[in-house]
Amino acid sequence: MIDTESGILGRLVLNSAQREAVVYEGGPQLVFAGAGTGKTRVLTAKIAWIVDRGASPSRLFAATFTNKAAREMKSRVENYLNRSAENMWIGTFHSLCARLLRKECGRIGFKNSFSIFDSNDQTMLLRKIMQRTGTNESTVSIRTIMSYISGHKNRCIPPGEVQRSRYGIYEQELIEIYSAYQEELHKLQAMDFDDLLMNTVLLLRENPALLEAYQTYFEYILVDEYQDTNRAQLLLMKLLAGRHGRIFAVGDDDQSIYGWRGAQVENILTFEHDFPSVKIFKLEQNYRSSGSILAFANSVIASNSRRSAKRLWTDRDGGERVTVSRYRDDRHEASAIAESIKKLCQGNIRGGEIAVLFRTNAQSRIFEETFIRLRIPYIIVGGISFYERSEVKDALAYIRLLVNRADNISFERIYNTPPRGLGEKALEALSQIASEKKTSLLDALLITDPGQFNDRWKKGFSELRELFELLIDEAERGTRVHELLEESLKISGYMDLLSAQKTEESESRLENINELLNTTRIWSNENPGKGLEAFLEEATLATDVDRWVQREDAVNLMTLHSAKGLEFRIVYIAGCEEGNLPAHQNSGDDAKIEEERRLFYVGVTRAKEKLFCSFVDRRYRFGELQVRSPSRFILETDPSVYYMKDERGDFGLHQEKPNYFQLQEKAPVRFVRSDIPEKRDERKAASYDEEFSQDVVEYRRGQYIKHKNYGRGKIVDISGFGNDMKLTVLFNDGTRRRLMAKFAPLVHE
DNA sequence: GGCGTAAGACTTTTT
DNA sequence: GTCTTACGCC
Repeated sequence: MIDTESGILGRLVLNSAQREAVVYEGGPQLVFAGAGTGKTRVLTAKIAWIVDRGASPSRLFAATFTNKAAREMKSRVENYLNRSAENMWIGTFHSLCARLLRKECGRIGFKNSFSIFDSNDQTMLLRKIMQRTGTNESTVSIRTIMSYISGHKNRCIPPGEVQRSRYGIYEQELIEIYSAYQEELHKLQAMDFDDLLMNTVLLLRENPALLEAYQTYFEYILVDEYQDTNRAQLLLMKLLAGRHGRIFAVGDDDQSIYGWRGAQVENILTFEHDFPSVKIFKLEQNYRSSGSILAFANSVIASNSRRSAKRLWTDRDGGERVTVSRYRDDRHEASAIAESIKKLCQGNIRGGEIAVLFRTNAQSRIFEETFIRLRIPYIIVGGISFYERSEVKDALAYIRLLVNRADNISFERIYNTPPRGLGEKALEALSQIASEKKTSLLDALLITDPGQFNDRWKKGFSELRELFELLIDEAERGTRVHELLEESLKISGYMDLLSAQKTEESESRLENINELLNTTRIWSNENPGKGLEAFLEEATLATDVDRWVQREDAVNLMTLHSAKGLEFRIVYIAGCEEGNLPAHQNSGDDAKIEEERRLFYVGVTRAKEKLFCSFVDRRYRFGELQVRSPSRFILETDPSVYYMKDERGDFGLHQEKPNYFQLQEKAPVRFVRSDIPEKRDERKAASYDEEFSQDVVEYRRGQYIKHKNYGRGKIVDISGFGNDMKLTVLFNDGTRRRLMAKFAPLVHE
């Protein structure tokens, strides 16, 4: 006992529940770790514990959700163990699989220099295939096909194993495209994101000896965010842990928000089915949020039916009650939040401790504009990922081709970028040669004398060829990534092209290119031993959250999805309206509604000290004003755990938008929510009117009223709402009284 | 073949 | 309001 205490445990600060989970050694373990209960701490402590008990750090397989989480875990483990975690298998599922595949993919017919295709490359390839097979995009959209393919890969079903249904020419067509797509990927020596998982499983499944080697090699399997794993990931875990059963999974079913991309909450709820004799642990003590925020969070998630029983608690009581604000429109919402942030920043709060969260990326724009106007520093995390920007992809396509010459998609990206007078016809001519010689486009270019081409293209093709001859030569001599990139951009004339244009757009592109050069320069210095492939892999598998550098003074703007795993002192959740949160696409289906609710819950539980939610009456969408009603997630939440504030102000007085205000006055706001089942709709809509319409229509701060007994007065404060609404009124005789709005005999002045 | 303009789709969320 | 694609002119 004393031994262990003086050992690694003595240095790990853990509560008793956490400690139990860390020291258990009896087989499969599942830890339900609610938001803010020290999940990362337990995971890291477990690793430290395992290593302390004699395991080799490089023989653990620890899968996390984001590279950021992986990095954090690595550095914490390094701290505990006081040794480098460099060769440890800690990373995202995708990067761990890529690493394994780079070693072993020869067995499934890939070179270890294979490219990783992002969704953009995927789209381009699919479009090409559909052109070839003559599939009309109006019958089957690329989106549909992509989700069909992804859906199968997430469940580890290659084209050959798809159950062919007896009916459906339509599905027959999808299977054929899927099949052609896989063939083409193989030809291009490329894998998409989903392939990284599926191919790893197929590889291990088809090579029992290899599987056994890895089962023996990895002494422990650890998984973070288990609730977000899909079938392919589950299969991988079962394969790897199949022999010894040493799996340690951590997750929280209440935070499962990736069902739409194949994650199955069932994986965590039926864990014992996959790993019998599992021991379950629960972490329920929250160290992050105030009591008020937790009360709100618990009330929100209580509406979900499919969840494991648990309840977060904290020994920190009180804190400021959660505020739910109502605004006129999205512009009003943005500027009110901006003002509120300004005020907070005058106190002891820094912008970097604040986050504004929203459901869709499109919502970020208005905040961006407002913050610029009010001179509030901000950072947007997410949106179009840096590595998905077209100029960045263009630049990287040159490097990708150096690593994998078979990557025709990259070739097609840049053969005429910048313009060299080579168009579709020129590409056709080159393709012709490539298929005759059975080579890739780049190789066809390199073995063909430009003189063979039509005069019109001679110059362009020889320029391109010289460029690649030079770059290939450089690459073989071991020139570093940033130098190669810089050279490609200079010699190709891409830089000149951008510098010559003086538009806002070209300048921002140039900025991105320079940022890319900068990033690669730093990367080269930090990773002296690594090659081009390694850089490209990191670049494609990086998320924007990974690139996110929190700044002390900059307010963080991001989607609710991106916010998972993060925490902030102050959190604003904007756009809590039906159709937005929950998203209208998901409002018909109970299971999807529950996922949306969990998404809201994830947002709520990011807050440490203060949480502000808001909804608006009207929002611009597609440049059109749309009427909105508050989210059911707000309405169904226990009214005693938050304040409702109507911030719409002087409506009916200074009419900047007459129609709108007239409408409000004549027909007191009714919230009809057509997208909720009939019964509930009636009940909720009625209670909403009852509870808030007075608040909404009759009283506002600064308003003058007349009391039957006390005479004229001014409302200086309003608290509570509905039947509980209290008014603080300063009467003309100087007295200040708090009145229950419901009973006070008041008349408007 | 390149470039500009107009019409159309589009917004859920991401490794 | 923004991005992508299609078409027509140079």
